Amino acid sequence: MAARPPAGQPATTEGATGRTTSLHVARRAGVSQTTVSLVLNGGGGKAGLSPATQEKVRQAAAELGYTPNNAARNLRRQRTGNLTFLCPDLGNPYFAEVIGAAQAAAAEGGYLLDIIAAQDEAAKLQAIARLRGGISDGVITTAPTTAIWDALRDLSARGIACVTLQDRGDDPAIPAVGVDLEAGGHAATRHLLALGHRRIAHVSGRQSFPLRARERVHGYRRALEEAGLAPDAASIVEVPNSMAGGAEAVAQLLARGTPLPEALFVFNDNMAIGALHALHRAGLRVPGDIAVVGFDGVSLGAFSTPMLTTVEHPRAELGRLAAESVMARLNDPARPAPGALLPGRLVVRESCGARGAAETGKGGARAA
Amino acid sequence: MAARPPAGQPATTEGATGRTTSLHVARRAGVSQTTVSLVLNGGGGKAGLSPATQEKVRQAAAELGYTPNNAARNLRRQRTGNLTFLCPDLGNPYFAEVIGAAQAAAAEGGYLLDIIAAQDEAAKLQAIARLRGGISDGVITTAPTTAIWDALRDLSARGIACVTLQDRGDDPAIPAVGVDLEAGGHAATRHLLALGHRRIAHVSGRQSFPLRARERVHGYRRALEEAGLAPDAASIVEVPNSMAGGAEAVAQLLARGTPLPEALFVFNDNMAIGALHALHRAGLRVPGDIAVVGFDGVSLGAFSTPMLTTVEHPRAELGRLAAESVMARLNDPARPAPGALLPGRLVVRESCGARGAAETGKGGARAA
DNA sequence: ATGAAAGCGCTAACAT
DNA sequence: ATGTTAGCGCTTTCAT
Repeated sequence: MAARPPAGQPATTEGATGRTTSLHVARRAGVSQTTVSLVLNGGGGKAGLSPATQEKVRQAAAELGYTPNNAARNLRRQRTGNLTFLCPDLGNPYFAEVIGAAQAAAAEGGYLLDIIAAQDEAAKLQAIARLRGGISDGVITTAPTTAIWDALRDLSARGIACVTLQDRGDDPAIPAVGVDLEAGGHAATRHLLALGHRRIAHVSGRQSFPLRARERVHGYRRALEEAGLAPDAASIVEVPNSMAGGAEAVAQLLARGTPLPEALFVFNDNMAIGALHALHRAGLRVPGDIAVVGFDGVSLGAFSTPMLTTVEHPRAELGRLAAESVMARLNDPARPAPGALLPGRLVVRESCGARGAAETGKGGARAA
Repeated sequence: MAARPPAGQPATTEGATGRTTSLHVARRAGVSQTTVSLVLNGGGGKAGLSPATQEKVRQAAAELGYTPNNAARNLRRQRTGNLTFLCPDLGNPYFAEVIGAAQAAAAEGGYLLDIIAAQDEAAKLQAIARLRGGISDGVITTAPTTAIWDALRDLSARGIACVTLQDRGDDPAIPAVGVDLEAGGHAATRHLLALGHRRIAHVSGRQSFPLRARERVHGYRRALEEAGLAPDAASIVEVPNSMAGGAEAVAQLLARGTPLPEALFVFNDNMAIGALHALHRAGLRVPGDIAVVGFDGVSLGAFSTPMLTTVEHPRAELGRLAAESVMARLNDPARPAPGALLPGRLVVRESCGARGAAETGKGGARAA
């Protein structure tokens, strides 16, 4: 798109600000600004500009190293051609894969994707405030608190397309794309139950979802109840959402003085890796002494020792659908944008103690 | 900064485009647009606006849910207040830490940081083309190829401040911030030599640095030579830069039919984790059968089995210095912006076979 | 087949 | 202490 100057050497500019503008190109090509705009935006053919004129313009633009000014273009067009991904945790490779797919889908739809890192609520609100200024046409984000939902609704009302990742709200204008966490938590727990474990603890991410019900936990509880276990069999440890947090959870369980659970269902794979590590340090064997199942299927789990059994999320699908949903809304603001609730997939590896390390479908391995 | 509408409910707007502009605020407050601009940008005090007027303006802005339009503001100001981080690999947590620090430093300097993911050269060039349009005031990026350097020089000549991460070029206007990879590679290799290993292979990232000399390798070679080993003792395996690549390297070494090296110096920790995993799969014990040293110090290495000995990069420092360098240039375009070459730090854990798992200083553990 | 002119929303120099 | 005016660089009717 942007023409390159002859040889890395920037061409001399003329304007008041020192920047080369479309007017300079026009003068050099001996045409009007209109023509330049038409040609450079591909409308030259439609408008019936002669090939000669088009060539002159392109030539001049290339010679001057002209690049259109984004601010001016956006101001005039009242849109940016950008989508923004508000990332809650850059350190978790989970999002890298979601973002990659979102970016690819955006590119296909003619949009460019940029990312803003915003871990805590304040950062997210600040980022949303930036978005209100029109820096982007749409946003993909998580929305864990009511304040963020309020801000998103406002954003949406201003014509900026919003879609949430995982978090579901009540505004039909803001669809959600996510995986069925309840079913996932249920599948993970049921798998452990099927392997004969009874005392199964859940390691949860602290403060991860202040607003929404913790669906993994519901699935976990439901599985326990279905197995005829008393509700108080549920044992939940809350720790920070990180590898260190996972290790901390194990430390807490160890410090309790009560016998260790037979199995752990962990909030996500990152934390599960931390738990695996702490268990190893403590001289416990996984899955021999204690079984572990993670959640989300980040590639890291395939490289741990032992390899991690997990409920894999369709991360690329998530990213693609999110981007497509945003673009659908942008293309037709009237029609309600589509959301999606995708199934997770139980991936049986080593850490759960099932013999066959084959990967089974979502139904859960009937291993034991 | 951005005022919130009364109760999540967007206030009725008036303008032709449906957006609330500063003119609406002005009318509502019974003042001029100038006054609104002054007040909302904090210049109200300096310009000597009466507190009453200021209050009126703020009131009106809040009531209308006014947010300044970014495109218009940027166009007028000829700057954006943004910095951009061009991230070559979102999946590697290495960059998450660098970005976090860069973002914090940017915020301190009054800038906001956004991120563009650009893995391959084409994506990077496209991103730089976007930057030429003035979407950001400065950029932090890697610059592994000549085409990218050309594009960066052009960008820099247009007044957009550039700083590279790790890659050093010859343009004084584009400083580099990085760690001393040669010294790091030397320290890692010397550590392995000091532990008594002689046949030490290097697992390198394929195509990682088409342009620049691979400094890790130089350090590696230098250490071998200093130990009196013949230059051809150097054995280098090139694989993709990923965990899977690290595993692949081990597979290649195994397939050679020759005896396995006594030790591996791996390009980065991510790849080293993959190598660790493959070695474990192959029934080899680390460090018993083979020692492994990684590079970069990503937190993951502290949670692997065995824990990874590595050369830790000061990632937060890197990010902070990069952002500060860009801002320094922006604040004073005349003065040459500062670069930095920071030392890595050998962190001795388990995978190398040194007994004491204590972390030693950069000089390298005199362990064996 | 091409050009002239207006205006997107904002800020800042210059009045008053 | 506040208002008037011009213009950032672009796109897009509308006119020729």
